[in-house]
Amino acid sequence: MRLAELSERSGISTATIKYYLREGLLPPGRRISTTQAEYDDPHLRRLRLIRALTQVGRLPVATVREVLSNVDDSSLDQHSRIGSAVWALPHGSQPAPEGQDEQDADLTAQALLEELGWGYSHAAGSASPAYRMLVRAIAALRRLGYPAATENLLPYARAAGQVATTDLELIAGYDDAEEQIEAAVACTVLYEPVLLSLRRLAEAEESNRRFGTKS
Amino acid sequence: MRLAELSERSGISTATIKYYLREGLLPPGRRISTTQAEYDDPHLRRLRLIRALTQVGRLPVATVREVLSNVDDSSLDQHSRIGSAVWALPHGSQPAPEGQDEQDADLTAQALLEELGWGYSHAAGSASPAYRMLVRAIAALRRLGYPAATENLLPYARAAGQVATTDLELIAGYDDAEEQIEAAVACTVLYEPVLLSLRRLAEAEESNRRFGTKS
DNA sequence: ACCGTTGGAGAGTAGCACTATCTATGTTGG
DNA sequence: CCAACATAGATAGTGCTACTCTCCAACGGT
Repeated sequence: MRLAELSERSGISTATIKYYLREGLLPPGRRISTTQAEYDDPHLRRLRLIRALTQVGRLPVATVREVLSNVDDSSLDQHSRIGSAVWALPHGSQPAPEGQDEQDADLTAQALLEELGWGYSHAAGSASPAYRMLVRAIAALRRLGYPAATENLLPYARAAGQVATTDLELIAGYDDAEEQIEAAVACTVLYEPVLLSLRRLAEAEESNRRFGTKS
Repeated sequence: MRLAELSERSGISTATIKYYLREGLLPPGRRISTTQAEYDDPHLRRLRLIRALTQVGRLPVATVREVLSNVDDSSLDQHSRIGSAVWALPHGSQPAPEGQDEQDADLTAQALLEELGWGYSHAAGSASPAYRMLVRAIAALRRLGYPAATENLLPYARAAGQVATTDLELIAGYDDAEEQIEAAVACTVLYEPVLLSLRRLAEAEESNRRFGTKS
């Protein structure tokens, strides 16, 4: 199919698709002539993944490019490929201020991972985006005077562990290596709003149970 | 304290504080004269909350204003105040396309809430931001061909339920009504990155367990 | 009296995700 | 064969957001 059809089938304007091509999010089509290129189903699929990451996952375009380049990097073994693709998926990438609060939070986070026995994350992850995100959140909680000791965090970690097991089961269900990696990225990002919105709904439910008027 | 000291103690430039004042995120100080105003600890605390919501929670300024106006609205009962403050906390507020996918996803979401017995959310929440967020995420998963039936979502809902119980316990631990509301907002937002980053770390751990090289 | 500070207001800026316009080709229906 | 339309590629422009800068007249501590 050509650009116009790709645009129509994906619901994304040709201008935007050209932009993604320029930015290297979408690989160029098979050139037919100087002014013609042919796109196929993988392009369509990739386009949908890009939209999922940018619109649902709210990832900046630069991050999406990085993630996708890892997805496509076949020079790594499967575990590293999944790892480095998901590695590049931070939720908030502002440079951290790195004050005293952050250092205290770092100690708490280390203690938490130790207690959980998450040695892999602990060893490899001191610099991982996910780890830094955790530290920054703990520091922010502390600055506002809320408790964020390991014992307060454990229930969240337990819930996270259950969710991760479910995630990996889904990912491992795919046989093809490519599919697995895309699944890892897509599910990590797309189940985030699922998890967060369900938490909000559960909070409303629980709040109603505790404080609600007996209607 | 005056503007300069408020700025120094919070680590936020006077220009930005003035911007927050203009935008109505921070209530004006007690006027001493035409060109002098006095700020106090609640102002400092509010400022830290604003930063937590914008920087850690990545909420747009307009959303923060709305949330805070609900936090300060004393014309409501406690449950409604918490509810409406948290209500205004969506994670992604782009207008939904509302296609066929969304309608299917809506049915799935309704069935899920029914199965969970979350009647309150179900009744009050068909239009809630959290509910729409859930629907959009389910639709996005489906468009990429990933399973998102109630049985796939249940593990996430169960984890969300556990987390929500923990959240409400923390919130209920505060005696003062004001404190409770601020805690509800702060914890809902600030524990989000905690939960998400722990999930990433748990995924890395689980992925290593399944695919990792036996080092 | 003097000089730095304050509140207030408007204009300016940086970054991001597109979007519009232009040009030199190419393709295609009649 | 040719006119009308589509395409790749490049450049510039737009709209939005979250600040940031610049002025100004009026204070106020020393």
